[in-house]
Amino acid sequence: MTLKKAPDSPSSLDEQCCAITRALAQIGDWWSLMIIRQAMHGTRRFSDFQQQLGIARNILGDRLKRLLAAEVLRKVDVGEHGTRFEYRLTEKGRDLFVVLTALRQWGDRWILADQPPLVMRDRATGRAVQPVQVLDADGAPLRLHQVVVDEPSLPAPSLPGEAPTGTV
Amino acid sequence: MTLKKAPDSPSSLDEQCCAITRALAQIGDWWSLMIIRQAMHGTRRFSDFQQQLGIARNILGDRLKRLLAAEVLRKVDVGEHGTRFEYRLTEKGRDLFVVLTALRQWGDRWILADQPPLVMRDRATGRAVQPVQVLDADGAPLRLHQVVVDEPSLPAPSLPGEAPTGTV
DNA sequence: TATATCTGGTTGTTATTTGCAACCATATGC
DNA sequence: GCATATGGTTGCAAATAACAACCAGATATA
Repeated sequence: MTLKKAPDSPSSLDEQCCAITRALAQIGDWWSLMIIRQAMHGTRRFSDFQQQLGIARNILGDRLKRLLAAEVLRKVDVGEHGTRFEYRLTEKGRDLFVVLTALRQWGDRWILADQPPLVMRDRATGRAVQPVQVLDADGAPLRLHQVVVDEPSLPAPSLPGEAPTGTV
Repeated sequence: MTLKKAPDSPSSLDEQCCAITRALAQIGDWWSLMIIRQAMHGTRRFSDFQQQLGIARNILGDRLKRLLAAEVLRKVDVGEHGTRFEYRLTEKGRDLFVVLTALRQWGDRWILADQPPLVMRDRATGRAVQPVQVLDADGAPLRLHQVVVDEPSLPAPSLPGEAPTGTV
Protein backbone atom coordinates (compact mmCIF):
# COMPACT_ATOMS: atom_id res chain seq x y z
CA MET A 1 0.00 0.00 0.00
CA THR A 2 1.49 3.20 -1.13
CA LEU A 3 -1.03 5.53 0.53
CA LYS A 4 -0.77 7.67 -2.55
CA LYS A 5 -1.90 6.11 -5.78
CA ALA A 6 0.48 6.27 -8.67
CA PRO A 7 -1.39 9.04 -10.44
CA ASP A 8 -0.50 8.06 -13.97
CA SER A 9 -3.99 7.71 -15.38
CA PRO A 10 -7.02 8.43 -13.24
CA SER A 11 -9.12 5.61 -14.60
CA SER A 12 -12.82 6.00 -14.95
CA LEU A 13 -13.86 5.00 -11.47
CA ASP A 14 -10.62 5.43 -9.66
CA GLU A 15 -9.73 8.92 -8.64
CA GLN A 16 -12.75 10.27 -10.34
CA CYS A 17 -15.87 8.96 -8.81
CA CYS A 18 -15.05 7.76 -5.44
CA ALA A 19 -14.66 9.33 -2.06
CA ILE A 20 -13.53 5.90 -0.88
CA THR A 21 -10.22 6.51 -2.60
CA ARG A 22 -9.84 9.87 -0.93
CA ALA A 23 -10.83 8.45 2.43
CA LEU A 24 -8.38 5.59 2.12
CA ALA A 25 -5.62 8.01 1.19
CA GLN A 26 -6.05 9.62 4.60
CA ILE A 27 -6.78 6.70 6.88
CA GLY A 28 -6.63 3.57 4.76
CA ASP A 29 -3.76 1.68 6.21
CA TRP A 30 -3.45 -0.79 9.01
CA TRP A 31 -1.68 1.36 11.55
CA SER A 32 -3.73 4.49 10.99
CA LEU A 33 -6.91 2.54 11.56
CA MET A 34 -5.49 0.83 14.63
CA ILE A 35 -4.42 4.20 16.04
CA ILE A 36 -7.89 5.61 15.47
CA ARG A 37 -9.47 2.55 17.07
CA GLN A 38 -7.19 2.93 20.06
CA ALA A 39 -7.93 6.63 20.28
CA MET A 40 -11.63 5.78 20.42
CA HIS A 41 -10.81 3.55 23.37
CA GLY A 42 -9.34 6.52 25.16
CA THR A 43 -5.64 6.33 24.34
CA ARG A 44 -4.01 9.70 23.82
CA ARG A 45 -0.33 9.55 24.58
CA PHE A 46 2.53 8.64 22.27
CA SER A 47 3.91 6.07 24.68
CA ASP A 48 0.52 4.53 25.31
CA PHE A 49 -0.17 4.08 21.62
CA GLN A 50 3.25 2.59 21.24
CA GLN A 51 2.87 0.08 24.04
CA GLN A 52 -0.72 -0.90 23.40
CA LEU A 53 -0.28 -1.38 19.67
CA GLY A 54 3.27 -2.68 19.68
CA ILE A 55 4.04 -0.34 16.81
CA ALA A 56 7.54 0.85 15.96
CA ARG A 57 8.10 4.34 17.26
CA ASN A 58 9.12 5.84 13.96
CA ILE A 59 6.06 4.40 12.24
CA LEU A 60 3.88 5.69 15.03
CA GLY A 61 5.43 9.12 14.66
CA ASP A 62 4.83 9.06 10.94
CA ARG A 63 1.21 7.96 11.26
CA LEU A 64 0.45 10.49 13.95
CA LYS A 65 1.91 13.18 11.72
CA ARG A 66 -0.30 12.04 8.85
CA LEU A 67 -3.40 11.90 11.01
CA LEU A 68 -2.65 15.39 12.31
CA ALA A 69 -2.27 16.63 8.74
CA ALA A 70 -5.57 15.00 7.84
CA GLU A 71 -7.14 16.63 10.89
CA VAL A 72 -8.31 13.30 12.22
CA LEU A 73 -6.28 13.94 15.37
CA ARG A 74 -5.11 17.13 16.98
CA LYS A 75 -2.08 17.54 19.21
CA VAL A 76 -2.68 19.14 22.57
CA ASP A 77 0.03 20.37 24.90
CA VAL A 78 -0.95 19.12 28.32
CA GLY A 79 2.41 19.68 29.98
CA GLU A 80 2.15 21.21 33.39
CA HIS A 81 5.44 22.79 32.47
CA GLY A 82 5.53 22.06 28.79
CA THR A 83 6.56 18.57 27.61
CA ARG A 84 3.50 16.38 27.69
CA PHE A 85 1.33 16.02 24.64
CA GLU A 86 -1.90 14.28 23.87
CA TYR A 87 -3.29 13.23 20.55
CA ARG A 88 -7.05 13.59 20.58
CA LEU A 89 -9.70 12.82 18.04
CA THR A 90 -11.20 15.75 16.21
CA GLU A 91 -14.83 15.85 15.18
CA LYS A 92 -13.73 14.44 11.84
CA GLY A 93 -11.94 11.64 13.63
CA ARG A 94 -14.84 10.89 15.92
CA ASP A 95 -17.06 10.71 12.89
CA LEU A 96 -15.19 7.54 11.91
CA PHE A 97 -16.97 5.87 14.80
CA VAL A 98 -19.62 4.49 12.49
CA VAL A 99 -17.04 3.15 10.04
CA LEU A 100 -15.09 1.31 12.71
CA THR A 101 -18.26 0.08 14.31
CA ALA A 102 -19.48 -1.34 11.01
CA LEU A 103 -16.11 -2.95 10.48
CA ARG A 104 -16.10 -4.49 13.93
CA GLN A 105 -19.59 -5.84 13.54
CA TRP A 106 -18.57 -7.37 10.23
CA GLY A 107 -15.58 -9.02 11.89
CA ASP A 108 -17.74 -10.34 14.69
CA ARG A 109 -20.29 -11.66 12.24
CA TRP A 110 -17.98 -13.33 9.74
CA ILE A 111 -14.69 -14.15 11.39
CA LEU A 112 -14.74 -16.87 13.96
CA ALA A 113 -12.79 -16.21 17.10
CA ASP A 114 -12.40 -17.72 20.50
CA GLN A 115 -13.63 -14.51 21.96
CA PRO A 116 -17.25 -13.54 22.08
CA PRO A 117 -18.24 -10.44 20.17
CA LEU A 118 -17.70 -7.16 21.93
CA VAL A 119 -21.11 -5.84 22.85
CA MET A 120 -21.53 -2.10 22.62
CA ARG A 121 -24.24 -0.45 24.68
CA ASP A 122 -25.99 2.84 24.95
CA ARG A 123 -24.45 4.35 28.04
CA ALA A 124 -27.74 5.87 29.07
CA THR A 125 -30.06 2.91 28.67
CA GLY A 126 -27.65 -0.01 28.79
CA ARG A 127 -29.22 -1.53 25.72
CA ALA A 128 -27.09 -2.93 22.92
CA VAL A 129 -26.70 -0.85 19.78
CA GLN A 130 -28.19 -2.05 16.53
CA PRO A 131 -26.19 -3.51 13.68
CA VAL A 132 -25.13 -0.68 11.41
CA GLN A 133 -27.02 -0.74 8.12
CA VAL A 134 -27.60 1.25 4.98
CA LEU A 135 -31.16 2.52 5.23
CA ASP A 136 -33.49 3.92 2.63
CA ALA A 137 -35.50 7.08 3.12
CA ASP A 138 -38.11 5.16 5.10
CA GLY A 139 -35.61 3.47 7.34
CA ALA A 140 -35.75 0.09 5.64
CA PRO A 141 -32.43 -1.74 5.28
CA LEU A 142 -30.93 -1.75 1.79
CA ARG A 143 -28.62 -4.34 0.32
CA LEU A 144 -25.98 -3.84 -2.31
CA HIS A 145 -28.07 -4.88 -5.27
CA GLN A 146 -30.91 -2.61 -4.25
CA VAL A 147 -29.02 0.61 -4.80
CA VAL A 148 -27.86 2.54 -7.81
CA VAL A 149 -25.55 5.52 -7.99
CA ASP A 150 -26.15 8.79 -9.72
CA GLU A 151 -23.92 8.85 -12.73
CA PRO A 152 -24.88 11.97 -14.66
CA SER A 153 -25.21 11.44 -18.40
CA LEU A 154 -24.28 7.82 -18.25
CA PRO A 155 -26.38 4.66 -18.40
CA ALA A 156 -26.18 4.53 -14.60
CA PRO A 157 -24.02 1.51 -13.89
CA SER A 158 -25.64 -0.11 -10.93
CA LEU A 159 -23.85 -1.81 -8.11
CA PRO A 160 -24.60 -5.48 -8.63
CA GLY A 161 -23.03 -7.88 -6.24
CA GLU A 162 -23.94 -11.05 -7.95
CA ALA A 163 -25.82 -10.81 -11.15
CA PRO A 164 -25.71 -12.10 -14.70
CA THR A 165 -23.04 -14.46 -15.85
CA GLY A 166 -22.46 -12.75 -19.16
CA THR A 167 -19.14 -11.50 -20.37
CA VAL A 168 -17.92 -8.28 -18.78
CA MET B 1 1.23 -2.56 6.91
CA THR B 2 2.19 -6.14 7.37
CA LEU B 3 -1.31 -7.62 7.20
CA LYS B 4 -0.29 -9.90 10.01
CA LYS B 5 0.58 -8.29 13.29
CA ALA B 6 3.89 -9.14 14.79
CA PRO B 7 2.41 -11.42 17.44
CA ASP B 8 5.03 -10.92 20.08
CA SER B 9 2.80 -9.78 22.89
CA PRO B 10 -0.95 -9.60 22.43
CA SER B 11 -1.39 -6.44 24.39
CA SER B 12 -4.50 -5.82 26.37
CA LEU B 13 -6.73 -4.47 23.66
CA ASP B 14 -4.89 -5.61 20.62
CA GLU B 15 -5.46 -9.16 19.56
CA GLN B 16 -7.68 -9.77 22.49
CA CYS B 17 -10.69 -7.61 22.42
CA CYS B 18 -11.23 -6.45 18.96
CA ALA B 19 -12.78 -7.82 15.87
CA ILE B 20 -11.46 -4.77 14.10
CA THR B 21 -8.02 -6.33 14.22
CA ARG B 22 -9.32 -9.56 12.75
CA ALA B 23 -11.27 -7.72 10.10
CA LEU B 24 -8.28 -5.63 9.12
CA ALA B 25 -6.16 -8.75 8.86
CA GLN B 26 -8.47 -9.96 6.12
CA ILE B 27 -9.33 -6.80 4.22
CA GLY B 28 -7.44 -3.98 5.88
CA ASP B 29 -5.14 -2.82 3.18
CA TRP B 30 -5.46 -0.34 0.37
CA TRP B 31 -5.65 -2.73 -2.54
CA SER B 32 -7.99 -5.22 -0.93
CA LEU B 33 -10.45 -2.46 -0.16
CA MET B 34 -10.13 -1.00 -3.64
CA ILE B 35 -10.75 -4.42 -5.17
CA ILE B 36 -13.82 -4.91 -3.02
CA ARG B 37 -15.08 -1.47 -3.95
CA GLN B 38 -14.55 -2.23 -7.60
CA ALA B 39 -16.28 -5.58 -7.24
CA MET B 40 -19.28 -3.77 -5.78
CA HIS B 41 -19.30 -1.64 -8.90
CA GLY B 42 -19.63 -4.77 -10.98
CA THR B 43 -16.04 -5.63 -11.89
CA ARG B 44 -15.32 -9.34 -11.94
CA ARG B 45 -12.46 -10.13 -14.26
CA PHE B 46 -8.75 -10.13 -13.52
CA SER B 47 -7.97 -7.87 -16.46
CA ASP B 48 -10.74 -5.45 -15.62
CA PHE B 49 -9.57 -5.07 -12.03
CA GLN B 50 -6.06 -4.58 -13.32
CA GLN B 51 -6.98 -1.87 -15.80
CA GLN B 52 -9.52 -0.03 -13.68
CA LEU B 53 -7.33 0.07 -10.60
CA GLY B 54 -3.96 0.39 -12.28
CA ILE B 55 -2.63 -2.24 -9.90
CA ALA B 56 0.43 -4.35 -10.60
CA ARG B 57 -0.61 -7.78 -11.81
CA ASN B 58 1.34 -9.72 -9.20
CA ILE B 59 -0.12 -7.62 -6.41
CA LEU B 60 -3.58 -8.10 -7.86
CA GLY B 61 -3.00 -11.85 -8.02
CA ASP B 62 -1.84 -11.88 -4.43
CA ARG B 63 -4.79 -9.85 -3.16
CA LEU B 64 -7.32 -11.91 -5.08
CA LYS B 65 -5.77 -15.03 -3.57
CA ARG B 66 -6.09 -13.54 -0.10
CA LEU B 67 -9.67 -12.46 -0.65
CA LEU B 68 -10.52 -15.93 -1.92
CA ALA B 69 -8.93 -17.45 1.17
CA ALA B 70 -10.92 -15.06 3.35
CA GLU B 71 -14.06 -16.01 1.41
CA VAL B 72 -14.75 -12.42 0.55
CA LEU B 73 -14.60 -13.36 -3.12
CA ARG B 74 -15.16 -16.65 -4.89
CA LYS B 75 -13.67 -17.69 -8.19
CA VAL B 76 -16.10 -18.85 -10.83
CA ASP B 77 -15.14 -20.60 -14.03
CA VAL B 78 -17.18 -18.91 -16.72
CA GLY B 79 -15.16 -20.21 -19.66
CA GLU B 80 -17.33 -21.42 -22.45
CA HIS B 81 -14.54 -23.89 -22.92
CA GLY B 82 -12.60 -23.40 -19.77
CA THR B 83 -10.29 -20.39 -19.47
CA ARG B 84 -12.37 -17.52 -18.31
CA PHE B 85 -12.77 -16.80 -14.64
CA GLU B 86 -14.73 -14.32 -12.63
CA TYR B 87 -14.17 -13.15 -9.11
CA ARG B 88 -17.49 -12.49 -7.47
CA LEU B 89 -18.42 -11.21 -4.06
CA THR B 90 -19.67 -13.76 -1.58
CA GLU B 91 -22.33 -12.96 0.96
CA LYS B 92 -19.53 -12.13 3.37
CA GLY B 93 -18.07 -9.78 0.79
CA ARG B 94 -21.36 -8.15 -0.03
CA ASP B 95 -21.87 -7.56 3.67
CA LEU B 96 -18.99 -5.09 3.52
CA PHE B 97 -21.35 -2.82 1.62
CA VAL B 98 -22.23 -0.95 4.77
CA VAL B 99 -18.59 -0.49 5.73
CA LEU B 100 -17.62 0.93 2.35
CA THR B 101 -20.73 3.06 2.26
CA ALA B 102 -19.92 4.53 5.65
CA LEU B 103 -16.37 5.15 4.52
CA ARG B 104 -17.49 6.86 1.35
CA GLN B 105 -19.95 9.05 3.18
CA TRP B 106 -17.21 10.03 5.58
CA GLY B 107 -14.96 10.95 2.66
CA ASP B 108 -17.71 12.97 1.04
CA ARG B 109 -18.44 14.75 4.28
CA TRP B 110 -14.92 15.58 5.38
CA ILE B 111 -12.62 15.61 2.39
CA LEU B 112 -13.10 18.41 -0.06
CA ALA B 113 -13.00 17.45 -3.69
CA ASP B 114 -13.75 19.02 -7.01
CA GLN B 115 -16.32 16.36 -7.59
CA PRO B 116 -19.72 16.37 -6.02
CA PRO B 117 -20.54 13.52 -3.66
CA LEU B 118 -21.72 10.33 -5.27
CA VAL B 119 -25.40 10.03 -4.49
CA MET B 120 -26.64 6.51 -3.87
CA ARG B 121 -30.30 5.78 -4.41
CA ASP B 122 -32.78 3.10 -3.64
CA ARG B 123 -33.22 1.42 -6.99
CA ALA B 124 -36.91 0.88 -6.36
CA THR B 125 -37.95 4.33 -5.16
CA GLY B 126 -35.17 6.51 -6.53
CA ARG B 127 -34.76 8.20 -3.19
CA ALA B 128 -31.31 8.82 -1.72
CA VAL B 129 -30.13 6.52 1.04
CA GLN B 130 -29.66 7.87 4.55
CA PRO B 131 -26.30 8.56 6.12
CA VAL B 132 -25.12 5.42 7.85
CA GLN B 133 -25.26 5.76 11.62
CA VAL B 134 -24.88 3.81 14.81
CA LEU B 135 -28.37 3.55 16.26
CA ASP B 136 -29.58 2.64 19.71
CA ALA B 137 -32.36 0.16 20.35
CA ASP B 138 -34.96 2.83 19.63
CA GLY B 139 -33.35 3.95 16.40
CA ALA B 140 -31.84 7.13 17.76
CA PRO B 141 -28.35 7.98 16.50
CA LEU B 142 -25.53 7.37 18.96
CA ARG B 143 -22.22 9.16 19.08
CA LEU B 144 -18.92 7.81 20.28
CA HIS B 145 -19.12 9.18 23.80
CA GLN B 146 -22.61 7.80 24.29
CA VAL B 147 -21.60 4.17 24.14
CA VAL B 148 -19.78 1.79 26.45
CA VAL B 149 -18.52 -1.69 25.77
CA ASP B 150 -19.13 -4.81 27.78
CA GLU B 151 -15.90 -5.70 29.48
CA PRO B 152 -16.74 -8.55 31.85
CA SER B 153 -15.22 -8.15 35.30
CA LEU B 154 -13.56 -4.89 34.45
CA PRO B 155 -14.52 -1.32 35.29
CA ALA B 156 -15.95 -1.04 31.79
CA PRO B 157 -13.59 1.32 29.99
CA SER B 158 -15.84 3.54 28.00
CA LEU B 159 -15.06 4.90 24.57
CA PRO B 160 -14.44 8.59 25.19
CA GLY B 161 -13.50 10.67 22.24
CA GLU B 162 -12.69 13.87 23.96
CA ALA B 163 -12.94 13.94 27.70
CA PRO B 164 -10.96 15.01 30.76
CA THR B 165 -7.60 16.63 30.40
CA GLY B 166 -5.97 14.80 33.28
CA THR B 167 -2.87 12.69 32.96
CA VAL B 168 -3.40 9.25 31.48
C1' DT C 1 -1.52 -25.40 -40.47
C1' DA C 2 0.90 -21.33 -38.98
C1' DT C 3 0.57 -17.19 -36.65
C1' DA C 4 -1.30 -13.72 -33.76
C1' DT C 5 -4.08 -12.37 -29.84
C1' DC C 6 -6.54 -12.57 -25.49
C1' DT C 7 -6.93 -14.01 -20.76
C1' DG C 8 -4.86 -15.11 -16.55
C1' DG C 9 -1.40 -15.40 -14.47
C1' DT C 10 4.16 -16.21 -12.62
C1' DT C 11 8.91 -14.78 -12.22
C1' DG C 12 12.52 -11.73 -11.91
C1' DT C 13 14.58 -6.95 -10.55
C1' DT C 14 14.38 -2.61 -8.40
C1' DA C 15 12.55 0.96 -5.27
C1' DT C 16 9.98 1.89 -1.21
C1' DT C 17 8.39 0.86 3.46
C1' DT C 18 8.68 -1.46 7.66
C1' DG C 19 10.57 -2.96 12.12
C1' DC C 20 14.29 -2.85 15.28
C1' DA C 21 17.56 -0.69 17.93
C1' DA C 22 20.20 3.04 19.26
C1' DC C 23 20.51 7.74 20.07
C1' DC C 24 19.02 12.62 21.42
C1' DA C 25 16.89 16.46 24.07
C1' DT C 26 14.14 18.38 27.55
C1' DA C 27 12.05 18.11 32.13
C1' DT C 28 11.63 16.22 36.44
C1' DG C 29 12.85 13.36 40.75
C1' DC C 30 16.31 11.78 44.14
C1' DG D 1 24.88 16.01 39.95
C1' DC D 2 22.83 11.75 38.27
C1' DA D 3 19.11 8.81 36.93
C1' DT D 4 14.66 8.38 34.79
C1' DA D 5 10.48 9.43 31.88
C1' DT D 6 8.55 11.46 27.76
C1' DG D 7 8.60 12.29 22.98
C1' DG D 8 10.62 11.75 19.54
C1' DT D 9 14.66 11.17 15.26
C1' DT D 10 18.21 8.57 12.76
C1' DG D 11 20.52 4.29 10.65
C1' DC D 12 20.26 -0.07 9.02
C1' DA D 13 18.60 -4.87 7.67
C1' DA D 14 14.56 -7.15 6.01
C1' DA D 15 10.09 -7.39 3.98
C1' DT D 16 6.76 -5.40 0.33
C1' DA D 17 5.36 -3.11 -3.60
C1' DA D 18 5.78 -1.60 -8.36
C1' DC D 19 7.39 -2.39 -12.98
C1' DA D 20 8.37 -5.24 -16.71
C1' DA D 21 9.16 -9.35 -19.02
C1' DC D 22 7.84 -13.89 -19.76
C1' DC D 23 4.69 -18.11 -20.03
C1' DA D 24 0.79 -21.19 -21.28
C1' DG D 25 -3.65 -22.54 -22.90
C1' DA D 26 -7.50 -21.23 -25.95
C1' DT D 27 -9.36 -19.09 -29.66
C1' DA D 28 -9.16 -16.11 -33.80
C1' DT D 29 -7.17 -15.18 -38.39
C1' DA D 30 -4.74 -16.07 -42.66
